[in-house]
Amino acid sequence: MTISASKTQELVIYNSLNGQKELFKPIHNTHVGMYVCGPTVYSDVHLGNCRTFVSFDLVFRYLTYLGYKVRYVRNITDVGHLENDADHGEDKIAKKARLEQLEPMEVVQRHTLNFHSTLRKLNTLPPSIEPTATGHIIEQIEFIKTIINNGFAYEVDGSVYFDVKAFDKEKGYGKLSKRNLEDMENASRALEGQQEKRNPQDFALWKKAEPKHIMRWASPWGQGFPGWHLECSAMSAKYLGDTFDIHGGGMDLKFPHHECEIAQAESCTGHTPVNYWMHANMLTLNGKKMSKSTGNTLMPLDIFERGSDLLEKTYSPSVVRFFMLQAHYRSVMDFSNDALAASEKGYQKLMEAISLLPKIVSDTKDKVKTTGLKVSDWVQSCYDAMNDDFNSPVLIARLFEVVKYINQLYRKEFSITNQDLELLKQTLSSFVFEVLGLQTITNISENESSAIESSDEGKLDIAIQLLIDLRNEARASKDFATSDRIRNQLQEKGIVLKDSREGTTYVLE
RNA sequence: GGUGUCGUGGCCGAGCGGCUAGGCAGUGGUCUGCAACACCAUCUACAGCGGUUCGAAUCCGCUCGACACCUCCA
Repeated sequence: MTISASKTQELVIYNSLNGQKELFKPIHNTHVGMYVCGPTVYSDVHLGNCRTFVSFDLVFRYLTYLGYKVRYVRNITDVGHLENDADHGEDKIAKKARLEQLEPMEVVQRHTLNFHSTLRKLNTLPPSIEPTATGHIIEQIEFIKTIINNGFAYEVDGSVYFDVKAFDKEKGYGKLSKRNLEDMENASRALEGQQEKRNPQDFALWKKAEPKHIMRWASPWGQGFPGWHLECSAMSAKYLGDTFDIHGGGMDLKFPHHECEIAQAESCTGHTPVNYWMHANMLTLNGKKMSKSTGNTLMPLDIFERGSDLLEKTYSPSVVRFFMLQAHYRSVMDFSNDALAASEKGYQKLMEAISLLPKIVSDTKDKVKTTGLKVSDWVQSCYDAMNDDFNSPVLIARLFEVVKYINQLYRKEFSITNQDLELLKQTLSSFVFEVLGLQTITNISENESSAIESSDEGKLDIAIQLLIDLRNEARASKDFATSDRIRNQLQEKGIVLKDSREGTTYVLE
């Protein structure tokens, strides 16, 4: 197998570890291992969470498109995520279960289903493996044993903590977040219940379960449950190896979560676990990060179906996806009704042009007039955009250049050779549908529950066509009162007529 | 307080030393019986003040402002 098509330029990825763009060279020529931190399923995902997963879906899609065989691992955190790092911090799942009087696994199941359903609406591809923390307790225990044996962890009263100071002395702690331990020691806040730890920076690998705690497993240190940072280390190593290519996650996980992952893995294997660290930036609302804990959130269903005070109307998931891809994944992106409305218009414009493509006829080479767009250069420019650290906004700008060109071809201002036309069609379709993961408007309406049952659609179509014919007869005899009455009444019912040179068509709204 | 990122036209958002993306809105036009849709054309920028340079939105310094992380977060 060969990796195709990055054409004259090679893929460059911004590596958070050193803050630089680096040429992407996977460990194995044709295979890529990618791990992305998934959600903690104690609540439904909000739109900010979704942005991260859409960002890495783009990465997954483009790598796959280039011909890499990608093993994409994205976990489900269903245990171990503490409310805070204090010794008596409560597990998020367990807390939610207690508050709602549910079995913890009911909480997990409910929000996992919601997560999957939301991401499917946003047309993200499922990961290759989606492991759960509770399914990998044994691996995590083994991981802890190794860390203890290597001298980087200690047990206190049934809990095991990572010895950050010991690790820092040998390996250096803070490589990713560019912090040094001394600064952190000086700045660290006094949290309650830290007595067990040797140092405030130490973090839990294993927590002793209090008698009332429901989620518990047997371990060499007694009944307990694993710490949050550990699952990602254990599961990424299991499925991708001690060192793998790409580790992704939200920017807010950089510290402490990813820093701790590095420390755990290095203290276990002695070498760096990840070659390329990628961090997706936050989605903001009213200029502030969307966050469950502050209540500054918007839920996907509010946008797709329910509506919200923040929005003038609802928007389809495909528009939301397009909106997200119009910003670079490393930039903060602000959410607003105006921005989303603008994206919807642009998205429709793009799809309209794509729908014109089958109607364009090519010409033989000697008849072709000079064109404003050289197709092969345009194709290259699409690759260039994506090769530059997955720059989807630039790719989208390129797509709009070709939208203009398609319209010109449609009006026969220019002509195109068959070869170029095929190249254009194939490239456009690949980048729009395979790489960006957008869906046509038809696809969407098929997915959405429509007010009109599909079996009735044929009948409806005939009825509307009849009205269109009547209206056009009225127009021909200059009976505009009748023609306008038909148009207006149909519009009230959500059927919008469009007059064009080729005749009248309609759109359901 | 510490660390880091960033301030681009009415809005959203690329660019990160010269060729000044793109979308939306606005304006002007084409089409139309009129509209709508669509299409074409087009006007508004680089927070402020210095500096480096032949040349800076892009590099450096300062000022102001915003955000993120340092506690759970995608």
